[in-house]
Amino acid sequence: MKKDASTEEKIKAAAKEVFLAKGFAGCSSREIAKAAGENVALVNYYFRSKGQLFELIFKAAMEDFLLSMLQVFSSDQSLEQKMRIFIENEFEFLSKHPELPSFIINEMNREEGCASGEHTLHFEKIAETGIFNECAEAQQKGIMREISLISITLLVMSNCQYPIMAKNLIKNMHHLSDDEYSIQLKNHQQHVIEMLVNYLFPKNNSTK
Amino acid sequence: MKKDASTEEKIKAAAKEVFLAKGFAGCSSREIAKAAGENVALVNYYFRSKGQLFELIFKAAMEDFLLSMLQVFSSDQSLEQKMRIFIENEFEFLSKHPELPSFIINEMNREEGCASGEHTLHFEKIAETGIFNECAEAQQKGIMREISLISITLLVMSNCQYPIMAKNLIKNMHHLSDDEYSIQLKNHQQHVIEMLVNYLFPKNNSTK
DNA sequence: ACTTGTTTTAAACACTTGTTTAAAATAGTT
DNA sequence: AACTATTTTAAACAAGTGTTTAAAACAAGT
Repeated sequence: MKKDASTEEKIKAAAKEVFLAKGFAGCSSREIAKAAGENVALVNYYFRSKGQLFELIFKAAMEDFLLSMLQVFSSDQSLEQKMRIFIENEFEFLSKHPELPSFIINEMNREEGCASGEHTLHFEKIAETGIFNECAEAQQKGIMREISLISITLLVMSNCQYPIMAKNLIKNMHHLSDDEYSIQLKNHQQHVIEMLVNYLFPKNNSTK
Repeated sequence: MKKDASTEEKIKAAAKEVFLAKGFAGCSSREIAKAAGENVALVNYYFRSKGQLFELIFKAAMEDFLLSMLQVFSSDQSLEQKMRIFIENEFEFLSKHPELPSFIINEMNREEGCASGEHTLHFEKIAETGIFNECAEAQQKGIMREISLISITLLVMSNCQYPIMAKNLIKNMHHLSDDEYSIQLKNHQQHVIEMLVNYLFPKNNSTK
């Protein structure tokens, strides 16, 4: 038998949890090992170093992060409908993985960190779905507002991710409990959908 | 003479820079001391501990963060005009202090961290400007859409802060240079203003 | 049973961490 | 001048860091 795999996987799972919660600098190898219920040396036995283990986790997280969008784009609904469903999916997905956006954005901003640029590969997959061409077409037909792809990306990501990331800040500012914030979030989702759809697909022809 | 103040201030300035860039866990006392050009022991001599120094920096950052909004609200323009100017100010302010939103959101999410709740004091100051009452009035008059204060906060903060925080992520995704992103950001700002104003102050009376 | 290769362990490595200490340098006062 | 209080320094502290080592435990094949 080559490998047990069970303990390797246990460490990987523990690392994912700890890294996502505390970031690379915010935790130690021993903390990860303890969370996995294994010896410290095993971390390096299976992954050579804390850094390489982190790289692994980060890549997987980035994949989750980007691929959560993929199915929607490949469906054959109207662009507007895709947008609505996409936002709904993002809110649902991010509610289940609240640390994900902060984690990725933070570690992308680390000096020594992951600004390398191998992550673009996953992003190309989104381009492959043809969603961007679809937008260009819709813009030519006047269905969609004239707006750069970057701005579309920013609008969608801002309004989906920020409310998850800033939960504790907003809770604190508005004196809300966890439950109250969840309710407000569900409510906010509808505003985001309506606002973005209204803006990107103006019904009256004052698109200019 | 009681204190030199010069070195105390030097350390505080260095700590602000380093903490904002790397976070509490991402740097050491010695790194801060080196950045200030002073001895390590002086950090604790003046601020007792790394933690207390951080608390000091965090509070100051939170103040900057929240008080950047204050002047606009106190002016006597229309609510819609205030919103436009507010967004412009936020983009300008955050462009000069890009690490600020990430810093605050991150440290608010730290387990051991600053979720305590003394920061709300600054937020009350915003309420004191009467901006929230003004919104309530505008909503009764039908000028402003029916929407919770939390959602307004979220909409504005999402669209102003996220594009700054996610700079490296978006740059990477769309293969942009620093300069290209700055241009896109300036462009995006106009979309944010138009979208938010359109949504919050609908011109046709289909406000519901 | 012995031999092989893999997995797990406890201990050690050198180095960094936050913090303290005790002596030196620098003022300020009389 | 000498005395005092403040500031700065280099050195040390114990605890924690990532990583390595060498021996033990385990499994499988012959």
